[in-house]
Amino acid sequence: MVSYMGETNRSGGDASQVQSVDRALSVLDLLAKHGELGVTELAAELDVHKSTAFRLVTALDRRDLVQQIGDRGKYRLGLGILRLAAATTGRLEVSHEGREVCERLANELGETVNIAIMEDDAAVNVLQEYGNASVMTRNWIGRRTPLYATSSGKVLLAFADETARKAVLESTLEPLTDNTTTDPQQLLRELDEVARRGWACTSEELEIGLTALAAPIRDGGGRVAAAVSASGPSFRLTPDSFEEVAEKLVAGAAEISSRLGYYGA
Amino acid sequence: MVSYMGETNRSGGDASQVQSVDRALSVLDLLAKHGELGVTELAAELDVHKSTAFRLVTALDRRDLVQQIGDRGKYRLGLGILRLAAATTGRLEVSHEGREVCERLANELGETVNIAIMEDDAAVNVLQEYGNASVMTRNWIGRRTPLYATSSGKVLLAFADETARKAVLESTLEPLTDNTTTDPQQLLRELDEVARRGWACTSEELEIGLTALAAPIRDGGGRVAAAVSASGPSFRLTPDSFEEVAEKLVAGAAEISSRLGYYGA
DNA sequence: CTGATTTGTTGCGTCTTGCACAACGCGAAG
DNA sequence: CTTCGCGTTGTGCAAGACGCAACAAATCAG
Repeated sequence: MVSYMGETNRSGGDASQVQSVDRALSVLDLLAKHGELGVTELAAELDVHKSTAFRLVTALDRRDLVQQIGDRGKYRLGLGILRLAAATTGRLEVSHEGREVCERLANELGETVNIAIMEDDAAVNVLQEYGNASVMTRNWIGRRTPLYATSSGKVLLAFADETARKAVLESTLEPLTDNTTTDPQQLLRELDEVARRGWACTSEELEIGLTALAAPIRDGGGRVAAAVSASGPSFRLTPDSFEEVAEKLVAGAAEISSRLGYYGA
Repeated sequence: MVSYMGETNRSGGDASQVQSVDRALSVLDLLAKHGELGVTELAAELDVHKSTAFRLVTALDRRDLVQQIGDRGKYRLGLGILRLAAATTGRLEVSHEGREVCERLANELGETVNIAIMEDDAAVNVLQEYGNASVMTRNWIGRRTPLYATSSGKVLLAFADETARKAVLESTLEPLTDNTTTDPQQLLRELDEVARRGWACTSEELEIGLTALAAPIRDGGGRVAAAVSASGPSFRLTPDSFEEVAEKLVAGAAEISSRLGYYGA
């Protein structure tokens, strides 16, 4: 059982292997969430003494993972993070090849466009481009989302090998909203439908008010390696717009696929 | 005094504030450098016991900063890094606006193109696009490089406010190669030249065999906020090609500047 | 198939080291 | 000037991180 939506799960749950490391990583998460925080604020959030928070943040500072704003000011995430991220995306070809198409789709659709890959029992977004719509959407990158409740997840699952499909279908499908598909039989039918028509949609199954559509991206070997999705508020992504949006997503996905060396039928 | 080129400075130097955190960050650096490493290899690199390395990497794994490849396999950087990176680039507008131009420049020039910003006494690359030239270049993102020995640095310094310029000119200019400018007077002359003609170049001043050119990027307020640079092997970026390359860089920089809202003279 | 070697994993006891406390320096605000 | 709040730093104690060693699960040699 792997946890989803890995937010700051501080001070709760199972024993962390190394306390101080865990706390340091909480500092990073907190800074990612809040932007800028002072030592005192961090200490309060972590529920530790000021001096402890200070030493943690200093250790991170020396490695450039955080940076101090003034000389005695608040802290925020540092540019050292980018070095690590560059090494991470280096092995994700789709992240390079997909950016331009995603940017174009985000502009055309006016919605947030993501590319997600499957990792264990989760869909993880590895690239996000914001549409110019005024409604701010959250940052989904790097967050584990359940395969059965997201459009990308359904696409990835629909074209996954039997082992992965079975694992999810036999696991307990926890309801995240009232609309979440929790019945394995119905999920299976939905997946077949997705595989047939070539795109997936989820309406308020992950989060109330959120609707998303997704299409499969294939790599050089023809295997579905990722999914491109558009997500936005349900009042804008209405069912009668699905066909049009899906068409654009499928076309975009095809273009990315061809960049990855897929020229198949 | 801030250290440059923050590689894995493990087991050496000043007392780190929190040992285990420092070691954990070393793990991340090592994985960024080597791609995939096992517990035993990590333990050897860190010079700690196997079990210690295991616990560190497990703590990182729980937060998705690293991921294990098989069920009992090696480890590599995880996608959680991307979440942090997205939060970091969120406040770097130039990183968004500059990508497309950098990609085009990298293709046109066939060299690696970077965008760097000034942070304290260093130039830090925040975006990198690879040219299609066969000579592989290293990943420079997030690495602190000295302002006086890089083309981006000279650009940033040439247009910086007096305080920052003075701080660097009065510091000791450590020679990194035989070609590094170590005389403050000469550096000052070079900076004036850069400001006059609008671009900078460095040949083997940071690293033997490496030549780079850079041009200034201005933000909406007209302030030089970043620099775009092209870097490649000295045998390809020869002095007689400087004018041509610089012209393209300056044009690209101007385009990025206009995207940032700079329409000035 | 079997034994040997290697690698990831885990309980345990000890001593390292991370932590809470408190005091200090420095700004800002009143 | 005083007060308050902030980031920063020495210090002593015990929480907890680490090294040891044994275990488990692969991989390989024969």
